[in-house]
Amino acid sequence: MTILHIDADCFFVSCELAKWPKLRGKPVATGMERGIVSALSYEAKYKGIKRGMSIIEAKRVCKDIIFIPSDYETYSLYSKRMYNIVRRYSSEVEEYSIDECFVDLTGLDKLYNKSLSQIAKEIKETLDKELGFNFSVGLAPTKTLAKIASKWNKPSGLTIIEREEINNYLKDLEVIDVWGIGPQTSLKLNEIGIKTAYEYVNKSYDYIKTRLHKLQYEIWQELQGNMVYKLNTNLKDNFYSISKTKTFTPAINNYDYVFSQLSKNVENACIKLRRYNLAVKSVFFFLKTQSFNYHSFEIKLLRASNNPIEIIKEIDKKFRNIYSPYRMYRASGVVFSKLTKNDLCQTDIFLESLKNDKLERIFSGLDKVSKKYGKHSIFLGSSFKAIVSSSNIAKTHRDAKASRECFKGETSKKKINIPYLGRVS
DNA sequence: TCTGGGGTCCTAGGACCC
DNA sequence: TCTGGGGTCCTAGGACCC
Repeated sequence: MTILHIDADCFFVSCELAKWPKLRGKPVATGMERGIVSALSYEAKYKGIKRGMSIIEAKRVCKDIIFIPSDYETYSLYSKRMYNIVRRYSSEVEEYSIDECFVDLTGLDKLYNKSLSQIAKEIKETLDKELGFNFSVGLAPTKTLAKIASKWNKPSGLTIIEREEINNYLKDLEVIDVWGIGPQTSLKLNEIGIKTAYEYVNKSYDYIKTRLHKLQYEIWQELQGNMVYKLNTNLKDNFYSISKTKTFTPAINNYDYVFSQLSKNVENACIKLRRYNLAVKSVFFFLKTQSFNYHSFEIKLLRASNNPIEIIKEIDKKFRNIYSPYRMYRASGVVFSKLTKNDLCQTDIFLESLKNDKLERIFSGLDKVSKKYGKHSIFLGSSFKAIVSSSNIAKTHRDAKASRECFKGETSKKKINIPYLGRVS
């Protein structure tokens, strides 16, 4: 048992409660901007609120529920604090998500002259104390078992699965509760008579090998305490894909509006590309209808790009292929894939590359403005309708103010939103 | 799970090659 | 034009995660 899994309890809401202590002890949910419950406090959970519920539904179940909009800037700052604390103990940390990580504790018992369970306890207590909310942690021989351990006794649990005790934890655990087994695989396993993780882990090697796929074989090994999944301690600096989606409520069929939403998605995705110094070759865009059907188109760019003007121009040519004025749309989105490092992009003809150079300088300037004055201080004319309609400017201004108060001196970004409208294209 | 947003990885099948 | 056998690369779609 050397892998520690750390998981914040209802992370988004915990951050909000740490920010607004007066809300402690009350039923609170985040996700107001989307109209659905995204994260919820235990008080809300006990009153019957569930993730994914609409605001209306949630209010019916619990009329004093407090809804707050998500504030990702604050959450990521708390996340950074969390990782700083964990790294005081070990450098072998995998940043699995904004609020979850794996830590390899191998050898730390000798270094600190304490048992591993003692160290796990100490890390948990430091996190709880310094961040002002609770974490659940699990210590086990593999990542998959450590996930089971941290989930075992939520909230604020500390569970240690010793090698000899593995079976006790798997005995009554349904396969769907195992990390990596979802609804489809669970169904398939149930059909062949495997309901619990215990039944799964006790199947023979031959049985698993002949009937199941690679992933399921790996999980089978992990559940037995044989490590297959190593920690990935590299910091994320690359992507296979970048996507931006936006749902609009209510559904709408206005051509300009829908197109400008898409344009805004492209702008956002390009900002992210430039931040990681990437460029895209394959642009997939889609519209989702009111009845949850997708209409999409894929564009292969001749040259990798991270310039929204170029990309939107291409989308504009094909937009009519998927748009119909007789359909109501609830969402638009883009998915960028086939990403390459920007400096490796081939520059073709001389004039063309000169023009690109100029555009590149413009966008790097825009990125600096956004960094200083907030996202979408300046945006493309084609995104106009989407930006003004989202009333984003007022909202981000308010959020920025709140998080500045909360993180005095800690934020590197000075975020003053100037609702300046510039037409770049 | 009556439906939000952002990702990764695996598999099967087709195209193409010798 | 059909037939073997074997390899690689690419793509679409499925499944899963937070």
